[in-house]
Amino acid sequence: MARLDSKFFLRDTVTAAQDLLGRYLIRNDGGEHIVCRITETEAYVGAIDKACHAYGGRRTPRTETLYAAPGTSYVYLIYGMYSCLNFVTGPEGEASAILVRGCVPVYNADAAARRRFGVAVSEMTAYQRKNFMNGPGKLCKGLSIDRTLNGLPLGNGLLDLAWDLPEYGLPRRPDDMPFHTGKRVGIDYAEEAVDFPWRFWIDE
DNA sequence: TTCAGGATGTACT
DNA sequence: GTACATCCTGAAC
Repeated sequence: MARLDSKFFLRDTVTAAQDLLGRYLIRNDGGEHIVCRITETEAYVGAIDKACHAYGGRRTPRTETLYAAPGTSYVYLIYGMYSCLNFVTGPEGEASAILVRGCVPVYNADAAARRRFGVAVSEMTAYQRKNFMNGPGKLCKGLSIDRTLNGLPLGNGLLDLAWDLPEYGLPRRPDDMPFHTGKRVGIDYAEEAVDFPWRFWIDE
């Protein structure tokens, strides 16, 4: 198995967000492993992006993580109830990140189903299957990700990213894999940045 | 199938 | 006090 390292995130945030599609997210929750394929991402570029928590170099206790080394996890609470998972990009001290907005389970989906709905995959309704982990809050629920995982470096063993997982029969995605591009979700307050085409997704 | 409204708590003004 | 990188429920169609 080949893991993504900090070099993957040490480059243009938009490019890295596109490249993160189709990679594998590995969650180790108390020894139970769940693997997902990333299907939707958004780029947030601190220096020029009013939708980014660290726009214009803003530093607060919450945004401090965004200034950490590339690949560091940035997890925050939104709307009082849901967590959102990001990975820091660019050189340390430059606050940009990629929000992971959606994924599909490809190994141990039952463990994710129990965390998300309290039942096994075979017990899920059609509606639940359609809305499994297709949103940032849903994804974090299914993988038991909360703010205790904020600020972890890559390779921490609790939350990791891989190019492939041959032991589970999961291949590396093609380099030229096509993807969709659109406007980001839920940032109506961000003035001109609402129109930045920095949301990317694939059809699973 | 779509839609309005509420849940819920932390960060920041 | 206000806003928030969201999600679920229930009602109407």
